[in-house]
Amino acid sequence: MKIASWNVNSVKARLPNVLRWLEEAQPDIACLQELKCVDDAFPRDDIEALGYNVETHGQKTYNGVALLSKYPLEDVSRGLPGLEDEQARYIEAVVSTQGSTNGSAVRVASLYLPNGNPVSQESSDGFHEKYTYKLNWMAALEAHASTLLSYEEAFVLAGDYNVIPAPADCHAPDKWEGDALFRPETHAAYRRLVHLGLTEAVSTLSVTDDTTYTFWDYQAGAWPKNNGIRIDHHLLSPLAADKLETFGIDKHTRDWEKPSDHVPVWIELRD
DNA sequence: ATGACGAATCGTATTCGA
Repeated sequence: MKIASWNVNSVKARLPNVLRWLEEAQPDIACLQELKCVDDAFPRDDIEALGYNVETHGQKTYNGVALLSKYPLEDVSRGLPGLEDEQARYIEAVVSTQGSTNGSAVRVASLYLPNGNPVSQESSDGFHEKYTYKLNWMAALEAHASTLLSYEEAFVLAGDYNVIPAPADCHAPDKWEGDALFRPETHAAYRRLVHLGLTEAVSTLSVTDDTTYTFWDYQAGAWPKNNGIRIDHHLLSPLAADKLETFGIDKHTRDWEKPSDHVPVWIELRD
């Protein structure tokens, strides 16, 4: 079971790349983020033609997340429970792989955690509302993950977390000091989430360093200089983590024509 | 020469991303 996550930065602008990648990578499940289009504008037919079931939670101009699956998507829910959210950043479903001997199920979420910048606002002691929104979103994700853990199921929370977990996960840590992706409150919230008992796939299977980045800014030659960051993650419940086999980062897509600034990351779970 | 950023939008400038 191959589960991939990719922030495509506009599914319409990226459609040729998305189709090309789906055909070559053949993920069983693909979690997409930053669709930047409403549900009706999602290129559903092109993707269904490749054998995928499609569920979207779209939004005009910003955000938008989707789940693509070669298996049926059941119990689909949109938005994070317990959070009043105007922004389309979360979709979850249960994927059942019936057939063969023991049909199993895995719950999968595609999430697009808020960026959170700017952190501070002028003429005030408190945080800017964008950073408060990020912290609130992370708290709601933690609460929901806690609920899901109580079900004792296999689940995978995949997406663009907009969190650089550690200094090794960025090219120049000093430059990220104070940034919403890297500041102590962000790290603390991310650790609270992981410490519920989740397993972050890539850092569990490998050392993370300058070969495991998942995002390179379009600006200032970030890609040729490998000035990247690792912000796209798979967090696994214990039952999913027991089946974790491998991961991959499809960096070659960053060299394609009209690339996204993120590349697909994927994990493989044993059947 | 240290590298014209890219996408969407009522748009020929602005906002946003990370």
